[in-house]
Amino acid sequence: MVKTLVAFPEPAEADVADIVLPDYIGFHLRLAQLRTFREFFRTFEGTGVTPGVHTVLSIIRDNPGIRQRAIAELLMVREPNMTRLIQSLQAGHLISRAVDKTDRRARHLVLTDKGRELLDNLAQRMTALEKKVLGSLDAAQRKTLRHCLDQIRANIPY
Amino acid sequence: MVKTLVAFPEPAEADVADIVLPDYIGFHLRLAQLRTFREFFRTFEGTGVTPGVHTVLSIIRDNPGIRQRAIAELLMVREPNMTRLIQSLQAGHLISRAVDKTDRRARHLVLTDKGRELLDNLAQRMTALEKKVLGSLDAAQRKTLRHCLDQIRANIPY
DNA sequence: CGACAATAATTGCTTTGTATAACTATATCC
DNA sequence: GGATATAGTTATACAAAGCAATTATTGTCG
Repeated sequence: MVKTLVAFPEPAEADVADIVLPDYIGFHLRLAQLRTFREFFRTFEGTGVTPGVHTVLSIIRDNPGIRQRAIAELLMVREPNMTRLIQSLQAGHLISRAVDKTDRRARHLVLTDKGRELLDNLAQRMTALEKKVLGSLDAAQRKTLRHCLDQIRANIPY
Repeated sequence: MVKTLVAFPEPAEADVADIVLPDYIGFHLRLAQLRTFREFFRTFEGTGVTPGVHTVLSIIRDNPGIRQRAIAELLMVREPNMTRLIQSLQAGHLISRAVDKTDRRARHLVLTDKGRELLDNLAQRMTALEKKVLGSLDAAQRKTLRHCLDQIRANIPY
């Protein structure tokens, strides 16, 4: 989830196309997700930005002052791992941390100008990625897709 | 992807509900997928069966004689890792391997009776999982969801 | 008030998944 | 028939994620 540049397996040689696939939603969800991750790495190649980094920066941008624990829970990662990710973002001067005024145990996270700039500069790639992933789907389908994904999340307890 | 029993983070304490979420499809895809995995582990607790194991067994059941490489490509895992998963399934007498008659480099994979039995015995759990995940969605929505996921896979090159 | 439990975050360490490289065996292609 | 490609394996390295223990602060309640 964090900071690695991942190489890709070789292009497919065997014919995967005519394998009979299981009819389980989790299976198809996972395949779609793996593909999307792969396309993310292609799209963001050279930037050093991973899905995790982009996600956390986006969340901090849209939720200034959010705490690490809240992000960790949302993304379902353990706190120690979130701590390290957050620290690396801070080391890169992409975010700043301040002790929360109302609770001095907590850290108040906000984007730095550099962090905001980075996201701005990556916006085009992100748009391209969205287009690549959803390109063949119309507005109604996209809306239903989002609704289904939100529902799945709601259906399953944390 | 292989054979571990994973513990879960503590229940949510902070209020994750009112975080502003990014509007990227990959993000929501991932969250839904993570939840589904979690529910899988809950549903299959005590069986020692992981998503990867269940998936590979299902694929072999529905594609008798399939090769390891084909499965590896479909699931986007590297061959060495697939080798080990396959070996562990064979060690558990869930599948059998024979040298392919037409290509003696390849291994011809089929389910054993024990493997088939295992899948049969897990079928109820799988049904329960599907119901839990998709419970709130009607038939039309499920159909659209599957279509969208298939399309995403088709839109993104291997 | 003061002791005790709970929470936010951190550090250190371990486990596990996945990748890479190197190798064997077989097949294919001029 | 020799170069090249493919199916699979083994050994190994590394990064992601987990767990345990610790610090600091806050909340609870006798």
